[in-house]
Amino acid sequence: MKKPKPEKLKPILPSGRKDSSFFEQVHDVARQIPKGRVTSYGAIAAYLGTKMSARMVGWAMNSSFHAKPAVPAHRVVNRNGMLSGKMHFATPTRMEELLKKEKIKVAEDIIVDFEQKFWDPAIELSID
DNA sequence: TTGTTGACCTCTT
DNA sequence: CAAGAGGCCAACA
Repeated sequence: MKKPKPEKLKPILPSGRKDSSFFEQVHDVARQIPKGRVTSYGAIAAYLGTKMSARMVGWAMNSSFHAKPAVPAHRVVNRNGMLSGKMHFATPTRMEELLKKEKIKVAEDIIVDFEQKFWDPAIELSID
């Protein structure tokens, strides 16, 4: 039997922005990440309904630096909790420093207790 | 304008 | 269990 396909999650964004591009939503979700919390590209992608487009989430982050208000890209890491995009920050240690300021422990460029600090938009934002 | 790359994730062999 | 390929959308050359 084929594996059950996950239903497409509908983006529960506030103001119904018609021209909400993929990355626009990513920016919004990323900005909604509470302090001291972290999320993964896949979580955001899944929240938007397309978990396969996780790559775009990271790409959107690239634009996040230019986006305003600034998007806390440092709170977004890969599925392994590793600071994959730290190298893209102003400095490769900037992301880690920012996370440490958020009381988030980071070791070996990996977030400690990632699951504990994990913030799932598909759930948190679904609570309304 | 077309082709390739990119801060990833999931499935298949 | 491990490794490889596929797939999404957008920007850059």
